Amino acid sequence: MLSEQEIQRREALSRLRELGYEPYPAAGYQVTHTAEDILKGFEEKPDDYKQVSLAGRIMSKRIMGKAAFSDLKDHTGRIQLYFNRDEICPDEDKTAYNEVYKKLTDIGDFLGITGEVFTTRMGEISVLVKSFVFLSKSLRPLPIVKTDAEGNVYDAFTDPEQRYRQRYVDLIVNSGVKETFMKRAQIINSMRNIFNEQGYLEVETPILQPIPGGAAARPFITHHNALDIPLYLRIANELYLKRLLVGGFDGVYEFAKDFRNEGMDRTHNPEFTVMEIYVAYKDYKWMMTFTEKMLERVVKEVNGETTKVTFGDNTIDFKTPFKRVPILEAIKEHTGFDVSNMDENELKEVCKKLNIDTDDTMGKAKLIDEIFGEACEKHYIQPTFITDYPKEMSPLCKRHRDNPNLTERFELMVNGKELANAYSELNDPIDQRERFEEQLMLSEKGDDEAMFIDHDFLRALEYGMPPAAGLGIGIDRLTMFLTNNSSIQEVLFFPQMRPEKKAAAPRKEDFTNIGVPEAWVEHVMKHYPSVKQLLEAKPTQVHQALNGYRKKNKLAIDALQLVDVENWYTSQS
RNA sequence: GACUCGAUAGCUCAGCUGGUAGAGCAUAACACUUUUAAUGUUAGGGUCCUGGGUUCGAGCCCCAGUCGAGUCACCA
Repeated sequence: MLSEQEIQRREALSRLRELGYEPYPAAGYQVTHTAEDILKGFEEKPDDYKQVSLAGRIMSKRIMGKAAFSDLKDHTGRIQLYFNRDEICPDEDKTAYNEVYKKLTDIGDFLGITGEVFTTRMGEISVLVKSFVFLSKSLRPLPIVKTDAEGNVYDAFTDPEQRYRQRYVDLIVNSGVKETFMKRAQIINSMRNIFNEQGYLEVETPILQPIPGGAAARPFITHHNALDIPLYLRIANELYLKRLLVGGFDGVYEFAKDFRNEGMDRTHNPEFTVMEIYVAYKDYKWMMTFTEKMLERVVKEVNGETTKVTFGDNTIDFKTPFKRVPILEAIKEHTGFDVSNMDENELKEVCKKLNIDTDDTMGKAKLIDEIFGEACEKHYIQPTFITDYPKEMSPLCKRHRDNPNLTERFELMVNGKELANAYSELNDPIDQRERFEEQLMLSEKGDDEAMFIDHDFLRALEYGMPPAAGLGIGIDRLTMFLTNNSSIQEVLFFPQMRPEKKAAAPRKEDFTNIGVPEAWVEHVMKHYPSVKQLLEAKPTQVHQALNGYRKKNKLAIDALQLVDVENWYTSQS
């Protein structure tokens, strides 16, 4: 069912065609200026704006007899349009103003206008419209969000469900949404520039993988018909990028969509973007310096020459150098326990004392990770590198040069959350094979996130991979920090949502389409709410039921013939 | 997965102990030649998320479900 306003807009549409205005013209429209051009340049050089042409969406109408104002929104912003009857219609025929603009133009329509820039008595730079054409008629009313002089917003379109499901509407009516996504693009551009300046190569690796490797996570599974094999959507691209180091590249990086079949909440979306970079002949210490310098520069470029970022109640300063804290020291500091030489049972004892739930599938690594996650993580608000994780937690990472039980790994914590993860990459093929086998044991123990063994990756390592440092940064999370958004859905254009339920409301047309007479439709619908249900009953039954109903209620409409009813059925097939 | 809250006009929201649904904006009509949340007068617009139940009577109470939000759990 169309709403009243939708019907009105469709009527306006056909009236426009009657009057010779094409609401969806095929030809392009020559745009000479944008709202931003005019607002920025007019005061300085008013003579350059005698003749302007711009295009955009009508966002408001304020009509006062022979004069009217509208706001036009283009991709750069909003500008006021002044429509004057006698400017648009110099001749006797006032249709273009009285009917086309005043009655047939709706909020949301795309117009192309030409005119002259001037300043109104109220002091607002505006365009005096000389002529206008329709570029696209809008058939659905937009939510109307108004802002007054003090910046107070009225009737904001705020329902998160609608905003995410209909992001296009969100982008039209809510200022600030666009800026978030422009910043997101800037973040990525800025990082890409930094990598390219170093001569690192941007590459693409498979999203469909026969073995989902490089991380501990549950994958999505799909099926390739021609090969008749299962394929997995990648959970990380690490193992492919390292193969490229084997192949002889010195530095490779990829902005990659990864997919993890896990829970969704305001910091997790099933698909998300990660930047991974691998640089040969470097170690994790080098990578720490590289990472902090990179982030400092990205923050400055995105937020304008400051290293400080406001996030919720916190101010986070990305000024280098960041603090560096080994994980075991972090645990000691925040819990008082020295877990460095503990075995599994001792660790479980510690967990118990700290009120951390454990289960049998947890190995040493997972237990330490739990302790850190529960007791320590939240304390690291300012960017801090947590370093030297236990070996079992990091199956792709080199052993620590000073302590064989640790690895050369760091995570960057910001605002109590992991933002980046990096290693001195393990390139000893025999060690790597053993680590995979340990993962396999975990898997057999019931840890459904333990890694699979990738034999081709091992084969690649056996040819020799240069020592290298690798880094992964969650782009969505970084964007959240730099745009002060606490939910990942705000930094993804189209966050994953449960499918919308189709409105099951029956439509009159469904019934008239199969031949039910207009006068009968409402009564038929009372008996059979949907065409499907109607057709599931026998024609004779339907015929009798309906005519019985007619008689009982003394309806002043013609009785149905059995033939008519039978025709409804045949019209379907 | 658990708990809490929510779903009413195109949008934002109200709705008295249960008695045939209201406002603002938007829409339509009229007035108005520089407004800016334009204004004034008038009008139209609703499967009150779905399905059951209680009741003479349900937007409201009860049960079940759907979708969403928040908190927690899970999630390097």
